[in-house]
Amino acid sequence: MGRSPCCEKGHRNKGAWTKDEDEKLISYIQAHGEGCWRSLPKAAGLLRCGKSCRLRWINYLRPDIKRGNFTEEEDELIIKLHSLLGNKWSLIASKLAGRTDNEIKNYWNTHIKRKLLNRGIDPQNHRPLNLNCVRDYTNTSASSMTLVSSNKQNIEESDENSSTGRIDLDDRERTMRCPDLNLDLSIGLPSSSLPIQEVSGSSLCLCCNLEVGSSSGDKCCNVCGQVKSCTIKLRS
DNA sequence: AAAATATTCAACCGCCGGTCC
DNA sequence: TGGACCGGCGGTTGAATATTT
Repeated sequence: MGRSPCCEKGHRNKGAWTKDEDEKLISYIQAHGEGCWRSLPKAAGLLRCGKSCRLRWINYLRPDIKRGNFTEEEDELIIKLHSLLGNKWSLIASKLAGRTDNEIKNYWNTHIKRKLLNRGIDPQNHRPLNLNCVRDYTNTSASSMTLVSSNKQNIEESDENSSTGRIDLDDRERTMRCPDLNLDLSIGLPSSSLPIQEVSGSSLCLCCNLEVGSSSGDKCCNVCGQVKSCTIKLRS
């Protein structure tokens, strides 16, 4: 009947970590490595739950974390990856060395969303906010597109209504927007509907392009090998 | 200078999938 | 086979800080 809590009952510290707690966690992991998060707090002398320790380490204390502002290149990469993957922050983070999923998620919500809105692009589905803009959009680079006042209602509505992070263009609209771009990004379907991207004149599947691998370990695009059923392991 | 408002981001929460027994 | 456990994920919260009035 129900699951047990993630850590034993009793007094637990919550909220911001103190310097002393940080030092305890760092020194323990340096000595013993990342291991069983559940038993780590007790072993390290911390009054925290294992999950909290894991989060603190992964998002803040890990030595390979990159500090500082995101670069323009990182911005654009995040936007591209989000357009392909949706809110799969951990998958996106795995493509940006030194960045954590939490950091990217926060950065998306505070900076990139606004940036895309200013470009007249819905940050959830990467569609133009106003279909009246479609013609202009196809003739203009996205980065140079500015938000017109009539879009304001669309911004608010799309922000509220589109919470899935999925790409849900219908074919007709997609063709109108991007006539030369194949955005068939279905994931986990048989080879007939594999996610294929055109890269430098040759096709490269999404899995291979992102180096996330296929379920079978086989290559699955016509750049890297035979065509086989290819699934990216993503939560639905 | 103070109060109100907006923004940022570390941390928490609850759920899910994989593994073990 | 099913339940318990655990790690990991994405969404959300709220305290701290910055900006505006």
